[in-house]
Amino acid sequence: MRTTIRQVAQAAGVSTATVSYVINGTGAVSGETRARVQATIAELRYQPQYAAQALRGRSHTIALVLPGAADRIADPALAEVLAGVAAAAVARGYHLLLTSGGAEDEVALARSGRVDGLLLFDALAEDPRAAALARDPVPHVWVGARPSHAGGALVGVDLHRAAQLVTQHLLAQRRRRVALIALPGELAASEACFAGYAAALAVAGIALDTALVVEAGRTEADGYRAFEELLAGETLPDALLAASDELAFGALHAIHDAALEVGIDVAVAGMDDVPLAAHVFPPLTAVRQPRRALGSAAVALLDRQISGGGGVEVVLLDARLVVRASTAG
Amino acid sequence: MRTTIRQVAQAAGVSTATVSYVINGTGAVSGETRARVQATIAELRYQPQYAAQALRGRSHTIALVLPGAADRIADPALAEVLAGVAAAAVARGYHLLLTSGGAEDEVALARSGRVDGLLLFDALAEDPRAAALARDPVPHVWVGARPSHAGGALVGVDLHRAAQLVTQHLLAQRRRRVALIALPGELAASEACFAGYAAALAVAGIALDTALVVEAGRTEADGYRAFEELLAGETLPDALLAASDELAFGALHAIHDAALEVGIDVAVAGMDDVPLAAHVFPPLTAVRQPRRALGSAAVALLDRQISGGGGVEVVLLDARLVVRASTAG
DNA sequence: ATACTGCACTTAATCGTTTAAGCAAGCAGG
DNA sequence: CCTGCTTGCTTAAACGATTAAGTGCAGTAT
Repeated sequence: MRTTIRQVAQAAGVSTATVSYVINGTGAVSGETRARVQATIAELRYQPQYAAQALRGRSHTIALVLPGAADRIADPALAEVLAGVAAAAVARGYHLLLTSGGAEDEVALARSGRVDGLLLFDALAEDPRAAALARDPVPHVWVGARPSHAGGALVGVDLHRAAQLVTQHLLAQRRRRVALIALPGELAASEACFAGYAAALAVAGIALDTALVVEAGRTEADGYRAFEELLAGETLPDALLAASDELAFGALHAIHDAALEVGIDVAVAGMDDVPLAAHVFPPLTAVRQPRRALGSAAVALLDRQISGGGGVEVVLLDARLVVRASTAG
Repeated sequence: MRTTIRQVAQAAGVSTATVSYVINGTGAVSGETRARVQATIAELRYQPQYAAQALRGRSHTIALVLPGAADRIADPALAEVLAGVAAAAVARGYHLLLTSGGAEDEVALARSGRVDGLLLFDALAEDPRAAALARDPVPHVWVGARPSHAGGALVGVDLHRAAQLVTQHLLAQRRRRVALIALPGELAASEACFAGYAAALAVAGIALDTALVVEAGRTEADGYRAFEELLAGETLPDALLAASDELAFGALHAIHDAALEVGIDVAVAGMDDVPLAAHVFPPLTAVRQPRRALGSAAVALLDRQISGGGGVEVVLLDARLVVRASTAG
């Protein structure tokens, strides 16, 4: 059997309460007794049982809710956000529980006290999790984007502005037929990205050509196929905005295979600036999203909610453009 | 206050035991009572408290131990292993706890019952975690590689064989000055990779030129710098084995910046075959490691250990070579 | 009639902590 | 000498589930 606080108490000749006080630094314990108890703890290699502690207090755990975790964790952009989350969580004394599962499952996780709050990734425009959360208010923060009609805290990047920024950059290179490879339409982030793209075109007085907008998946292979689709269309694009770097990488590949030259025939830009963006050929222009900061801001916000602090907040961080060879025609 | 099993019992006019039996499908409960209890549970929106359950039984949680989680999770190769782990964990009813922290911390995590076992990543040749585990035997599996003198279960790829395979492939292309960009030497995986490389050279009767072996970090930028270092050396390599795809990507970039042509002047191969490998320019030859399978095998092994099953096991999966343009001179 | 069996429950112990409340002793102030 | 306060402990009640053991009752075998 495991060593319990009772065994420690007995061995040290005190009550369990005293041992607990020593461990937690609460209560009034004399120096002598404290030393004796600590020695006993060390000797018996006593380790308090987490479940017993959690039964009374909080779980000190945060859930990372990735729909389809199995695949999504492989996204390098997401990984950097997670890195920020991990660092902030450790700093605040939280552990991280990785979960996929259905909408109800995550809420159940919180209601069962297994986690103190939820960090929600990859929001869909119509997200079943939003409904589940409306029914049962548990502490939560949307990271990246928020479902259309959902309230709740949000930490994200102003994607509208970011997309507009890149599109303007492409237009400034005298490109006129700017294509967009969008993320799956059901993603909440997809909407804002398209809106920013459209806004930039409108400002420049260029009509939106729906033939230049293709909706794709999330992988490089999806980006490849999407550009093939654009090639097969009537209007050949002279610039391309990919809604994620991964899509951009796939498109770069397709452009090369089509014997076109990136940066000359087609300028290409991405929306993440993952570390690899600087190292593909040619290096990719992209808006750099402050992903680590985003992760830690999300934890900070959630922590405040859990600790009973203030109401709903929305934090939007700024992205900035990093110009590289892929648009340097 | 939260709804407890007692409140459910009272509302349904039964004892807490009966409610528990209904929930867990144990004990003997009449259909009528069962229905009534279930209705009450639904009505009161009752959710069993995790901590209370865990206090008696197991935690049904596995720790993912990533030293320096904050950075390591961003590695796409690791991410795919995690994807495999996540899928298998869900299938077996485990949740995943993401942890970084010191060597002792992880063991404490297990000893406190917060997790049932550990999945250990990124083993160092001299790993402090091995010492901590030797002192306190808790269920654990090393994933990828195992510290030099550590026992314990291991799920990995035969890196020696994999490295030998790629090196042979490079030699078969009539390359004679095959360079190696190695992972940091303190990683346990680094050793096997070097050994395989050296073995292939030996078999081909080529002397090992230590000037052609460079130790690097883990990022693309490290790969870039490492190749620059090789360029600055006396012998110009005509082939390059990078110990990870990320290093390879960085090297591709450096080769291009040096106005050399990949596949002509220098053949390049990687050791992971991450999804992106097929989409960089030129597409990268690499050994495909069965990373998802590796992840789920690790969970399977750990689960068996936790459930009291058999002793230490070592599972080595096979990698296979995927030839692409980067070595197709 | 008696004993046995099985069903459908209840009672109460148990898991290992934390912490409010209680208590004894010592001491200062009146 | 009594009161009140502080110090350093102990006692025991939570926390919310699971589950071994017990109970009452109906039905069946002897």
